[in-house]
Amino acid sequence: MNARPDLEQLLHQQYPETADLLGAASRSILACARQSRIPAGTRLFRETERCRHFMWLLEGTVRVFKHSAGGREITLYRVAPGDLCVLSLQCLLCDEGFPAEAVAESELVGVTLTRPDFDRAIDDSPEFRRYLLQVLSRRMSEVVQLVSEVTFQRLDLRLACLLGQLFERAGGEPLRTTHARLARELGTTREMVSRILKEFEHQQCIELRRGEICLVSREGLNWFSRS
Amino acid sequence: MNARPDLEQLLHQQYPETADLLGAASRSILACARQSRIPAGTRLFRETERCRHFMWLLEGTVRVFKHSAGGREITLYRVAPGDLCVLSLQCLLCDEGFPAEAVAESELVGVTLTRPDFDRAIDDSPEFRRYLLQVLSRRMSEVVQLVSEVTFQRLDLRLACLLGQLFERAGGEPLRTTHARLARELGTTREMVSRILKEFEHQQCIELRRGEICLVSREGLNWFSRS
DNA sequence: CTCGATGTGTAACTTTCAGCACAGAGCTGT
DNA sequence: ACAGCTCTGTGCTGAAAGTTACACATCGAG
Repeated sequence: MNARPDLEQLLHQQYPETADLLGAASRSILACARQSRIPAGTRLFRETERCRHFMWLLEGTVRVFKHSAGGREITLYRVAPGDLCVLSLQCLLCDEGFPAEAVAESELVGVTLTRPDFDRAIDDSPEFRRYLLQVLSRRMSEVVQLVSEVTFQRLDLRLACLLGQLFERAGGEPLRTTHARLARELGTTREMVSRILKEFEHQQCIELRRGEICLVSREGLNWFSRS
Repeated sequence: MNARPDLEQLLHQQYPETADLLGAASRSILACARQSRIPAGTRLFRETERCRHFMWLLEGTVRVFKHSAGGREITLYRVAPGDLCVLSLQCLLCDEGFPAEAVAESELVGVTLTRPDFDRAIDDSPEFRRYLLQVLSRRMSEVVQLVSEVTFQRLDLRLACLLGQLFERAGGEPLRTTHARLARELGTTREMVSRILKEFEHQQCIELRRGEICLVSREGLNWFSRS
């Protein structure tokens, strides 16, 4: 399958910043890449098979999380379009299984490089390796921040922050999600989320419907996030 | 100050694996490096000044941690001799202040590169950049693991694990540390640590003196770590 | 020896979070 | 309309963790 022209077009149209950053390098990277399409809901890191390849995401998002013995889950971060899979890196470089799970939240379109091609890309392109290091160390900051929040912040505060971000992304539109899903973001239980959301509703910050959360007062939410 | 011969000797004598990994590259890296010596107790990341340099540690350890509004602290990881400062990377690459604090636990001997020299090292040495990526992504695994532990594991369990590691490193010799220090590792309070240690003592796992913890039964500790 | 600094023990209490259990609401397919 | 599903609300219980407030022990310096 020769998908290169497609890919380069996609890259420049959708992620001009990334394309600029990589410059001419993107061409040589894409030259030996294979486009791959993965259906929504696929578990990417249960089978180690895919670790033989390096993947660069163009469409869709991947949720990376840990889960506990008790069946709870906490989301570590998301891989967004234009990002690369820090996971793959881990596996490629250290030959250890990645210590987490990853699921495609929507249909994925990505570009995969074989190990040799990946090595070549690093060696050939200063931009590419700079990009790699940057993404990796930025991700590190995020996860470090997460450690701090989980350790020191109360749950209601963390939930308020999460809602804040989600409403931000949704432009204030109602969120279509469930309490259970939010719980899996934060590493807690559905009951806790229900209770805290109810509390927020009483404070006139949000309004709850089945499968939906509506923003009523951004200030109210911020108040929780600050304190 | 021309400290290069010193440095290369030090590298080969003390960290032969690292020296091998880097191969000839180490020579060119060290060629433009400046040796620096930092007294124990120095706060490395409060002042942003040092972020202009990239540092590679040869002697001593650095504790990297977050602290909370309430005055508690949690250790994120340690930078050991032979390791590089993932922090410096962060600052160099993203031009953001590193979201944590770092303190020299003992006197440090390290090698610092200026930003241009660092860039050159990356561009010139395939081994060096491979090493960078590896260290960075390994650190990522560690921190991810930490998130999971903080979120899902009980405190007594985490403390048992910590003691296990420390005794491992000390070869079973008594640990010279305080409850407060242990608390700052785990992100909790001195009182909690005292209570749990006392519990362990009652279970005949350890014996407590002032400023000292003696191992009595490794199996006992492991039992806590497992359950 | 005395004093102050540091480290430890611990009791009482509160807050936060989790787990269980179950009721009921709303949606969907037949 | 009915059954079955997912989602939500909530009360109760208890465990885990943090807070407060002291008492006391140990050590080193003067």
